[in-house]
Amino acid sequence: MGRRSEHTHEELRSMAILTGNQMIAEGGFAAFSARKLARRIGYTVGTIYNVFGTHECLIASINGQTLDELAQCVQQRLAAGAEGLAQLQALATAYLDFACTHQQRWSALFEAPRGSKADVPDWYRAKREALFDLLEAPLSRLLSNPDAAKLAARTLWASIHGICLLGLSGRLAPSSSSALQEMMDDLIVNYLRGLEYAGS
Amino acid sequence: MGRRSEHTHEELRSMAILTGNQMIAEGGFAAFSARKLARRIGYTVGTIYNVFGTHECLIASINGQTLDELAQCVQQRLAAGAEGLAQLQALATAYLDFACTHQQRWSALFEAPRGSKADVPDWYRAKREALFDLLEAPLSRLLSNPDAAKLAARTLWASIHGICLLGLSGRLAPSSSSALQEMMDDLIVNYLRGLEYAGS
DNA sequence: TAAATAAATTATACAGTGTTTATTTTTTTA
DNA sequence: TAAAAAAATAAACACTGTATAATTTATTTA
Repeated sequence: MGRRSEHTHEELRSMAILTGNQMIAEGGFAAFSARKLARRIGYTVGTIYNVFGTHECLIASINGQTLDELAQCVQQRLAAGAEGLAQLQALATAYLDFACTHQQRWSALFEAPRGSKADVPDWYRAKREALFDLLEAPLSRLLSNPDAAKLAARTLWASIHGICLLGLSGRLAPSSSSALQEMMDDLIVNYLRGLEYAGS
Repeated sequence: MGRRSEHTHEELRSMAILTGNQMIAEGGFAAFSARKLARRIGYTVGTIYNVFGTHECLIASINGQTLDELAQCVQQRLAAGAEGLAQLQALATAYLDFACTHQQRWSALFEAPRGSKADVPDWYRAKREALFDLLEAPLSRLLSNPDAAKLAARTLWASIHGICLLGLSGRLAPSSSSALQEMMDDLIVNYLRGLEYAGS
């Protein structure tokens, strides 16, 4: 076959991203390959590489979609109107909920073969930072010192992430959703209380 | 060629584990493959599979060696005699130091293609738990309530891990060793202070 | 409208991978 | 010494990402 023009470049792009995410959701990151994806959308590997350039970029595009949905979930929960500590807890809960609901896709965010070539694309980095900023904003409102807020944001972010990661990958003894939720609360409540009593 | 008997089964095993760790240390987990490993020790893939059975088990054996060394490092630092909070800080520092010094090998612990087949071997799980116990023990001495100590151990463990992971994989803005150290201290000090003031 | 050009898609090939099976060579045993 | 067992290799299978050549279609140009 040759040129078909049944789908525009952008259509192919979104078809691939959608189907790629389906594949990961169904069988995990290991079940994904460019050839299988191509077969599922009725094309050939070459077309995939025409559109995305490289395997890494294809994966980044698929994971980028997941990041967008995750950010949207968190943002919705933040808009519910909680304040202070409750707002941070809501954020962590939203993050954990998303990770549990879309476990395979969330895990895939961290299973991409790291470190081989150049770093991830800039637009992907931006998506990650946008997510991080969602946490930094309420913390800045909570802590007067800006440097302390920055440090707290990074500490909390990494810690929340660690709980999710170890929990969902089964590397933490009781990894039920409620157990993880308990750890999240434990972390946030005590860490913030520790900051509060820092002077005394 | 056929049977050579230049090396015993156990010798082959440790040769493979040693060389495998060298390969990962040199080029990261992506640079590792059973065929290359076999070539480097002067054998063929078949021999590797004779000894280890499967790729997953080979990787688990290599990573198991890393886990052992990590546990030894932490244990040495713990034996230095600090108490209470300082002991926990020493533990986190030892963990971070090891991860920084042996960055590729430490990262490889979490880059094994997860979730495809059955879970990791029991003996590997045991090594991980041994490491975790190193943290739980001093925490139990610090907190009177055993349940609270268990929860705190898991929370802290996952958080320390998260800081290391995000930091070393470059997903956290300033990921210098000292910045990570600062986050570790921030986490431990404030979390524990939060626990201390829980009643008031 | 017919021919030339450009673009999109496929087909093919390459060097890898983990894994399995058959073969060969060596050692041990009877 | 002959037979059995063990250890290692060689070869094949079905994959993978990637690159290049070939082919078909759409668009532009003459």
